[in-house]
Amino acid sequence: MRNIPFEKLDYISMVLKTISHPIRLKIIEALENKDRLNVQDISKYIGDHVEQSLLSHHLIKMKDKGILECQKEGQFVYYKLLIREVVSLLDCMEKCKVR
Amino acid sequence: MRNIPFEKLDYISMVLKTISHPIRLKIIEALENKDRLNVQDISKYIGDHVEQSLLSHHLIKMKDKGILECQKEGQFVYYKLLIREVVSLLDCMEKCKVR
DNA sequence: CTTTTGTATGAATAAATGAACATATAAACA
DNA sequence: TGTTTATATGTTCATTTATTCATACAAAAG
Repeated sequence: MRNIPFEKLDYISMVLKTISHPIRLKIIEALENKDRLNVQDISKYIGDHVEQSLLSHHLIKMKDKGILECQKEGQFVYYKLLIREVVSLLDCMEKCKVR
Repeated sequence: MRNIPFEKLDYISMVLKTISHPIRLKIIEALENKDRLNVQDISKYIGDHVEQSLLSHHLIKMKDKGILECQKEGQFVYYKLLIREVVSLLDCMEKCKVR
């Protein structure tokens, strides 16, 4: 029986909670095999049904929680996946049947 | 590039959201290598700092979302982990550093 | 029957979240 | 300089969430 300490459970649940949203999962999908992407590329990947400011809010939230990192270059802002473990999460979850 | 359909992203984020809580992760930990446990066993595993009704609320929520299943036997209620994939999630996440 | 035990339910509340909208800022360009 | 482009910020609102407390209920025990 593993016995994950509370501090770590808190951290894990924070990460899971932060990515538990369809748009955020899509952001992770967009970034998983790129080094980094700017907001427009992410926006194109996700589709135009997601408002600019909404996407921005999601990106910033994920950045604040340490899932993403961002680098400003001129007028563009590039985002990058910092916690690569979340990609394995997608691998795990992709296997399970939708009920 | 994988392209997980929206319906599946919704499902995955629902599952992640449902388990994104330290107490719920602990419940999963308790159940991962048992066929099933009753509420008292789960309660003992988690510790007595978690109120009876709070634990009950968490268990029922996880049941409603299809993560757990329950079987009533006499005065006891046994819970069982239905979506075993969440155990692999713990495996993935246990590896990442707490920041 | 009455009490105790195990678990669920419901209400109240506080806090967090997500969406939408308007506006701000800074860099690039005309 | 004035305008456009890329992105962030702040506000409001509705919804969801977690916690606590009190109470309900059914099964077992006395």
